[in-house]
Amino acid sequence: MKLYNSLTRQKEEFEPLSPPFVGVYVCGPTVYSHSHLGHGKSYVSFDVLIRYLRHLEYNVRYIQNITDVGHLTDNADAGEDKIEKQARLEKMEPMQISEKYTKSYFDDMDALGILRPDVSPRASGHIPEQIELIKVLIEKGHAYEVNGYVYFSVSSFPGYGKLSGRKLDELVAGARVSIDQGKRDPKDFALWKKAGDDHILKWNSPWGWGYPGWHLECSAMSMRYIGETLDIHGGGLENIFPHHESEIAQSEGATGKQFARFWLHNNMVTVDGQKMGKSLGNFTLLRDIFEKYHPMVVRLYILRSHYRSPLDFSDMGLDSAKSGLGRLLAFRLRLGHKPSEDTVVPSAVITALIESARAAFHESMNDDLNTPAALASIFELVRAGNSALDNNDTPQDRVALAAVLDELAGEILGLDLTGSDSSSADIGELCEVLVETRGVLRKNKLFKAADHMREKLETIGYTARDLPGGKSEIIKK
RNA sequence: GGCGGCGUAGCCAAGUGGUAAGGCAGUGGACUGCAAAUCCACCAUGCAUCGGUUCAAAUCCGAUCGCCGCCUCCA
Repeated sequence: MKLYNSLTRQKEEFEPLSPPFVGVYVCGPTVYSHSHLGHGKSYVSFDVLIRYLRHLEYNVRYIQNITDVGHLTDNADAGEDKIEKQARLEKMEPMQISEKYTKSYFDDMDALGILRPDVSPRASGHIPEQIELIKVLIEKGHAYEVNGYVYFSVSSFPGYGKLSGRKLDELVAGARVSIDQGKRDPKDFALWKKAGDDHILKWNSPWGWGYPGWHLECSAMSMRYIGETLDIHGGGLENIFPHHESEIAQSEGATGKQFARFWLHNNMVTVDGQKMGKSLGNFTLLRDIFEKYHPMVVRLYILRSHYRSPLDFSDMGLDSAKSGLGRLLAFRLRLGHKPSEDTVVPSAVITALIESARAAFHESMNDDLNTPAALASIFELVRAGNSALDNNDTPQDRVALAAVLDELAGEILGLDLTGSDSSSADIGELCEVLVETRGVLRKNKLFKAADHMREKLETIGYTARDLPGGKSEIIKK
């Protein structure tokens, strides 16, 4: 499999450091508000990476942190802790805020079919690891303490800038406004910050009471759970600088070893061409989208564009994805719900069709997780599969098609096509009466009455459709 | 200003040298009492514009125009 590595700016064949083990770390959310579509795009993308790596039979350890301390508003050095600020606004304890929004985050991610990380470490639960890391950096001359603050000395690490393509001397001096005195160089960033009396989230340290800088937690926790060298580090494009650049400096400064071999960055969700984000206030919460669109619609919408491309948010796009998902669901429903455990022998036509779909799918996924192209192979399978079944419908063929669809769309892309069975069987005996009544009406050519029934059903969100052989079914629209 | 990316049909979106995937919408047909679903057919002589390289360019090179991201928190 080839993956685009931001560090080398090219696609490279992925090979883990110690096969079959793969250590993946992805920057998680700062839990001070509900998740928006941008979070959805990011974590769906990395979920597909994890699912595909596991499909390729790698033994993956997937770590995704929860930032519950140290992430400041406005500026990396000055500003208020985001969690504390939200706690004040909601009149709650900071830890209540992070619990509340951590739960909300997982609720949304679960709905999107995103597999839980193997470990979701909290920054606040790893203060000792972060303090230890700072100690090492001070020992090695990469960091220095000034009056209760500890700064990373950027000039001590010549590799600073290698990920973002920035040159040290091109970083505008003073661009990062500092209100803290004693910094030797404006480019230096804080590893540990002194906490004032009004600061709630604070810990004791060799440098007094304080709290860790934002960049530090990712270095400390990724190395704690994976080791000194990660196979893959993922995150959003906007975090390349300064966050990921600083992670590299902290980690490699401490260990002298390469921190992450592959850096993967997903692109942004935009609205009318502009980045969806807090500062512009143009974000749309996932929980609000879910009121109108099923989470699987959102997942398909996200997967229809490449993870490194921006995704422009629009209702039209979601409607389009909804129709597309409907097509997949209808096909899956047609195949039946219990793929046999026994080996089935499908017809030659279906076998060939499955083979070519599988080959096209894997070729696309192997090319830097090209999900739009992979989806194309699935839609081609749906078209050809429907066509074949229209000609000659056999249980063996249906089972074989169901198995491949569940594997490619379900297991790998995470599109659950079996969950929402909207057939009449689920609606109960009342529905059976309606279905039977419709049959009687149609049999006696009482079409006006039959149409009236369908119109009435439409008003409560259902519709009647007639199947071959005179039978009908009532389904949710 | 520095660094990076993008511009493909009505909308979305793959495609990085060999003659434009796929989805949505639309049109015609089959099927249907009518629909729905499904299938078949059609739907970009052209990929921002102009020039260049090549037997061959959406793909490579140059210029121009337009848009976006990062450089301060953001997935």
